[in-house]
Amino acid sequence: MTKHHRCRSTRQGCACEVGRLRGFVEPCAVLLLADNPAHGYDLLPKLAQFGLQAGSIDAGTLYRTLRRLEEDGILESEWSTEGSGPAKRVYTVTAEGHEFLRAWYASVEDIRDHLDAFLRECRQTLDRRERA
Amino acid sequence: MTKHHRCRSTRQGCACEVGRLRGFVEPCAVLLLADNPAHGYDLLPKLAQFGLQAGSIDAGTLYRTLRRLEEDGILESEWSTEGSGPAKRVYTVTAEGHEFLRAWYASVEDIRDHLDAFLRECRQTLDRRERA
DNA sequence: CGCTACTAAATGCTGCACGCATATAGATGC
DNA sequence: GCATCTATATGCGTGCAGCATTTAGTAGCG
Repeated sequence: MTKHHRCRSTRQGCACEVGRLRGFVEPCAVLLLADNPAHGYDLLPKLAQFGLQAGSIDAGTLYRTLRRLEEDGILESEWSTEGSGPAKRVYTVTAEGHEFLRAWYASVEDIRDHLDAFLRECRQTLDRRERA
Repeated sequence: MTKHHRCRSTRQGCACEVGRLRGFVEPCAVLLLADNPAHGYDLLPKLAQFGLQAGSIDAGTLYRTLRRLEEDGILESEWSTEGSGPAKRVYTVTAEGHEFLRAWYASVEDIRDHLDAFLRECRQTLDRRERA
């Protein structure tokens, strides 16, 4: 995308754009799983639609996130040997997980509104400067 | 606001909502300073309009952020003894700082669009479940 | 004057999410 | 037999941010 703001992390590349939203992978994963159960590796490319494109989201991080969500009762998993390839850990969303998703919906709305506030204000300031 | 998603930090309270957006304090501070120069303590309450209400944003964090921005050439500061109270470090935005703001504007737009994508998808999923 | 409270800035410690690299192992194909 | 892809997992390091505490100037009050 656009060459962005400064990223002081040298080796760490840059978790820019949506990657900046801490913990956003969680509700995105839960949302995708709510539509149909899947395993981590399968989820990976699907996260792109929420801005977590490959490179931005790391496989290791996703796996860890999923295990954590399970630990907290938001997801449940079962090993599946169906299909080709090695065994897959297939996740489904619990009742608590749906509550979790509902809560996040409200939060994301809230965040979006504040971002809009920033954009409005920022546009004014930049325009004012451009005319000067 | 709404009782939110799980916050596993025990002592650390919860940097929820906009506080989740890593580094968002930076462009907000720069934006406010672009309109008129100010010092940290002064900025603190003004950040609320972008969702960084007191409690969400910490004074220590803000001071450190401002120093960092100066170190990177985005802000400049001068000590001011005008007015009452102890000396204030008054910040102004550099030319580079305005570029910084412009870049962030694009990023925030991008993020907002992805959040909207999430909200659309999430609304569908939650509605579908409610009807069932 | 001594006490308290407010303004203002700074810093040490800690927790946490995340990115990078690497390990492991089954499956597939040449 | 060997490389490659699928799939999951884990150790290490980093940066941001919250909490607590320190320092110090100013101001009000009995």
